[in-house]
Amino acid sequence: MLSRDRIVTAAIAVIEREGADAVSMRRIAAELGVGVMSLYNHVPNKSALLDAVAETVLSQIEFTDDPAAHWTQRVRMQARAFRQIAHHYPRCTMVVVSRQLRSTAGLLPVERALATLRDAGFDGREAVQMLRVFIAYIVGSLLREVGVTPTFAPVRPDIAVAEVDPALFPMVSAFAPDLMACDHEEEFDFGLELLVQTMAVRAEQAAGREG
Amino acid sequence: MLSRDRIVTAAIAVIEREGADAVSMRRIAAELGVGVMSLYNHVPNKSALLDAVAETVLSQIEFTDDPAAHWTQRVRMQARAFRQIAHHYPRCTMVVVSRQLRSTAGLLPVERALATLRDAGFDGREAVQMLRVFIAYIVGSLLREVGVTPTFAPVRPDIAVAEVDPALFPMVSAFAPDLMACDHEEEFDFGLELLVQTMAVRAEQAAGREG
DNA sequence: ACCTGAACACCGTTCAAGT
DNA sequence: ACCTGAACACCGTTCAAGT
Repeated sequence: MLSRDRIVTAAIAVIEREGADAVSMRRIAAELGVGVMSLYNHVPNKSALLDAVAETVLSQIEFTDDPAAHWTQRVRMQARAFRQIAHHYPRCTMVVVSRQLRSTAGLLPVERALATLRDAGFDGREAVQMLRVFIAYIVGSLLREVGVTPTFAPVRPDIAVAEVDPALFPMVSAFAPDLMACDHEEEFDFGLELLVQTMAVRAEQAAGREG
Repeated sequence: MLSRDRIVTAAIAVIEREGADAVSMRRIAAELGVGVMSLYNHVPNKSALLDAVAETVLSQIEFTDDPAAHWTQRVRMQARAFRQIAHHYPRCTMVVVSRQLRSTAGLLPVERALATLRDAGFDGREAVQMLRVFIAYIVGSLLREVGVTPTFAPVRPDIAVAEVDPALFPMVSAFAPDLMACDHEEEFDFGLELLVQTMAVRAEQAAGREG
């Protein structure tokens, strides 16, 4: 028996196996052994199906940050929880970050983050600004991690020797080893720490202003 | 007379007018008044054409930072120069950031940024890490600005009243006005300043270590 | 060297017909 | 209520035929 859930699950499976560009209504129908048009009894169109994919992946994020912990630690935990998407569903990541969800699954992470930033002592405007900085950083980092965006490694992994002209690009050539290697967790945590620490400085200033 | 340049220009025009999803070889050919297959005399395939689109847009970035200026100011200027893409070619932005270019146009911004970060006193490893943080932030910010990624405004602009349940999402509801309004330049500069300032602290530490 | 139409294997979605 | 095949208007790309 066909159902919305089975369709969404099949869509995620196809995306993870063959990529978000390869996914199609016909491909998903084949995966389920049904005719294409059967899908339309449970999902209005492809766009809504991709929304459902994003929603399902988002709702599986496990936020484990302790409400009693210091807010800086909670921000770190929330950011890392979000990054789990890139681990569990790398090829769905672009779909997740590019769908404009106004559902519970979409707004819950925002709600949590805003609450944490309010705890830090920011007013509404500041909290929203900080949230946007974090989201931008996280989205940018995840897209690099899943290969949507380049790492700027000057050579392709399938090519043995460096191709970049050292005369034209002295820096890129000199730092080729550092550009080639990209430990995604390490790079993510580095920037996260940078952001959390400046944010802590700002929070103190905000608290000082308020008295 | 058809040419690679004319094809790329037409592709950019179509993308800006109708969106990156709507662009097709057939659509571009129609735009130029030629048969689809004529394009293939100048461009090997659609993927290569999109690479050329990214390259053309990237090469139009005007880096105007003064080499004599303080490195923090140069970082700011370079980041803002990159953001101009979102202004001039909003609907090409996703194409630009998602193409893995190893050409001059693709590597020049990286080369400039690394040189600036070296001037700041970072070693190769640190410079690459800082570069990645900046790129992630910029990419994330640009995708928000051009509408690929959500702003998390709790209501749609075409709907007059807030739809979010204040009981479920007290923060999102309370800060709805701040979430609705998003001055992209202001938000971008806010996070940029945050990053530049922590980076300056790190640079001092790096300089201190070195002697 | 450059342009082209026909053809192939794909898309998403509508509609009318089945159960 | 749910499934479905035919049909329509699209894709990117190959190939053989033109100039």
